[in-house]
Amino acid sequence: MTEFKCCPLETLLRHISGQWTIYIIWILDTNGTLRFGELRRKVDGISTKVLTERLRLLESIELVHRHHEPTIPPQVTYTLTERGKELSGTLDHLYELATRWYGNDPKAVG
Amino acid sequence: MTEFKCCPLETLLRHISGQWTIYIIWILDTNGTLRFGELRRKVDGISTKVLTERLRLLESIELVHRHHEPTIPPQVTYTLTERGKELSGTLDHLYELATRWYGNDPKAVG
DNA sequence: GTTTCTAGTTACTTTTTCGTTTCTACTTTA
DNA sequence: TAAAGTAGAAACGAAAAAGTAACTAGAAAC
Repeated sequence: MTEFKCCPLETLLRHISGQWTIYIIWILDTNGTLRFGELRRKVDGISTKVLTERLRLLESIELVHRHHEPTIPPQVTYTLTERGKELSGTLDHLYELATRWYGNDPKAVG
Repeated sequence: MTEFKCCPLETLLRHISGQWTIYIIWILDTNGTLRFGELRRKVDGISTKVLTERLRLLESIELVHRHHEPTIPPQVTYTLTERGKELSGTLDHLYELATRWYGNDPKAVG
C-alpha cells in the first residue's frame, strides 16, 4: 500500500477506515464494556473472524482495551480506552453532519 | 455489502472511507480549485483511474464540484462544495487527534 | 509530420479483503 | 451420554478494490 508520508491524519484513517471498525467503536461507546459474544450480536452481521481482526487492530493502536479472564468458559471483555473515547467524541461531529445530510435516525443503537 | 440501517454516520463513512478519498478532500481544501492533472500530481502515487473514480463519487455526493471547459485540450477543474468544506472543517478535529497521537508534521501538504 | 498536452476510458492483472466452514478445550445443563 | 456455550484460530474460495498499460481527440509547438 502506498504511504502518505506527510500526514498523521492518513495514518489514523488507514487504521479506522476498515469496514465495521467505526461501528465497533460506536457500539462500545454507547454500551460500555462488552464481552466478545455480546459485541458480535450487537454488530449484526459481522463474522467472528473479522470482529477478531478489528479488535486486535483497535487494541494494537490503543483504542480498545482487552481484558481476559481465563475461566472456563473463558471470559473476555472489551472497553474503549481514553483514546478510544476521545476518538468517539470526535466522531460526534461527523455524526452531526451525517445526520443533517442523510436523515435524523435516532442515535441509539443495539 | 452488509448495510447498517440505523446510522447515517455509516452512510457517510462508507462514502469517504475509500483509499485516497479523505486525502483528496484535504488537498482540495488546502489548495482550493485544482485541475485534474494538478490534483493527480499532488495526490502523489494515485492512478488516473482511481482519481477519476473518487472524484466521480465525491461529485455524486455533492462534496466536490466539477467544472468542465470543452476547449482543446479540455480544461476540467475541481472545487470543494459547501458540504465539502464543512466536512473538511470537521476533519480538523480528527487531524488534531492524529497529530497529537502520531506526531506533529506540518499541516501544509503538496 | 511527428510529438506533446489534456482528461480521461477500457481491458486486464494483481492484491487485498471478506465470508464460510470447521475445529479446539473444558464445563454446565438436559 | 450428548448437546450447548465460550472465544477464538486456521484454511479456503469468492468478491471487491487497486494497479498497469494502452488508447482516444484535436489543436499547438517544433
